[in-house]
Amino acid sequence: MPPPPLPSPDGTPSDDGLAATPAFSPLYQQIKGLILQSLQAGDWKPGEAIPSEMELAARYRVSQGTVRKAIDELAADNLVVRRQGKGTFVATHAEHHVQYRFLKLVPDVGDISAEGPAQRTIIECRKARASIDVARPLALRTGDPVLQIRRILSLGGTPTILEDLWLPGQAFKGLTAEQMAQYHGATYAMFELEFGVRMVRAEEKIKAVLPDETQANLLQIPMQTPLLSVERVAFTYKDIPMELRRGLYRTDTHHYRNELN
Amino acid sequence: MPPPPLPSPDGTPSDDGLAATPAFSPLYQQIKGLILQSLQAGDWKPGEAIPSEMELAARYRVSQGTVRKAIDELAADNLVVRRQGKGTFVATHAEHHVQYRFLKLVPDVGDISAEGPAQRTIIECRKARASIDVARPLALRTGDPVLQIRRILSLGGTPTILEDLWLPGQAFKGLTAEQMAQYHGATYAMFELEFGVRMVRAEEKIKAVLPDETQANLLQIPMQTPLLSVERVAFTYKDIPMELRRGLYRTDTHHYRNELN
DNA sequence: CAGTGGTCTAGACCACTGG
DNA sequence: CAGTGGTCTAGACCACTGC
Repeated sequence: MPPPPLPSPDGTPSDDGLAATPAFSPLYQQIKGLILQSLQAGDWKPGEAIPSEMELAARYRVSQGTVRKAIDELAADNLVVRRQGKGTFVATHAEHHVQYRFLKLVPDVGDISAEGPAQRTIIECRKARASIDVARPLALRTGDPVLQIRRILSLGGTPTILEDLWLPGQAFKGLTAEQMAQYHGATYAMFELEFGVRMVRAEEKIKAVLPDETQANLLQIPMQTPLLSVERVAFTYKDIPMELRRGLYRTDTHHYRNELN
Repeated sequence: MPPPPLPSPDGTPSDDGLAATPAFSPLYQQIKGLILQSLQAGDWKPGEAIPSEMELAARYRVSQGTVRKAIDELAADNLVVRRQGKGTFVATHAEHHVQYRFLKLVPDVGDISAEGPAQRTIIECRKARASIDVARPLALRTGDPVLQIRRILSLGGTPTILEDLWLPGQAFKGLTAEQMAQYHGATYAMFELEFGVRMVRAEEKIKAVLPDETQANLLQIPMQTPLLSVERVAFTYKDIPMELRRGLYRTDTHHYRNELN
């Protein structure tokens, strides 16, 4: 049975005048795209189950195997989580075991659970206008409204991370310091539950720097202490940047851990 | 047709007295294991093609689909590279486009190709005995023979990375500074070609530090310059550590780039 | 053209979950 | 027990490579 009349099975060349790229797209990729659209549109909310493979196969008029391969890729991208016997669920940050998914700072000795939960102190939370340095990575215009949050994370009792966050004002209208505090640290979970913004991917740029006086005071360290500067841009679906974050990490008792493959 | 009499299709519980973990292992995982063994044993050398899916399917008495899934995972682990129409090849570092696979330092502006090839200067290459700090991560005993190499990488003309390497003496017997220089920088390629050691995976621990006097002199920077300390352990097949590397990175014009998923 | 990996299907059965 | 994802098979056809 040939590929049924889906959106556009294509695969046949020369459908129009200019065929710069043949742009052959396998069926399962198209299915993946359709499922992705539903995820973006919020048809299924984070934590919920998506329809079963059988149902999706019927809905899209393809075989279960094809849906399976599409979902396999979504699972590999951490957009979806498979649970045998139960179903496939929209990935979420609002689960204890996926907390800290993006935090790569770990203690030199022992493991992350040994030092107890991180303690957050919010220093500042205010509306501001995007400077060029903030606007660029967030794909905004200079002067657009942004929310700026400054906070300190203490690990095992000592202030270890000084963090500045910039969020596009439009998407996060109404966010308050109280809200941040309420979720005590599960920031991305809050973004999902309160604003429907799910972070999917992030990029970090790391440098070694010395703190200025303010920063040194907040972290209670001498100004000669070298720190890790970690600049993160986090993206929602469709590669839209939704958060800029600059962290200063103390690395005397912790280190940034990375795996290369 | 039920799973034929492979090594051990198992899946049946209570084969012995204590069934702590049922340890059900799907067929394709077993096949993956067998292929992995051949890779480790060197049956197929880096860069060479492995047998076709059809042939492997015949050899192992399973369907092509099962072999396919096994190879899919090996490809996802970067142990093998698929090339449509040509075959499946053992991954190698000895290819231009996979150079720098583990080097995450990139220029703040422009891209890595803009600054031309990195220039290596070998400062030292000598036999030594493993201190406890070196022996531990390399899974050696204190006092075991190791090779120590110190070198400087210059990017765009300025010395940017000061690197110390420690290699287990046994596996790298006979390595000379000339050999290192010959491959001008394609270090992991040299390991493959000269010693049959293929690096598969690595872990890095990153801290911010200040250089001591020697280090500052070698990098031609003031001692107050904060640097990235990048400690890497690289592993061959079977998770055997084969290299310890400590790099000091200047991050005034470059940064360590990382992607979170 | 033959040989390779890549896609798609259809159907059987297995493992796990929950009522 | 029914429903879910997970494995395995067998066969057809497509896309790409190189002779």
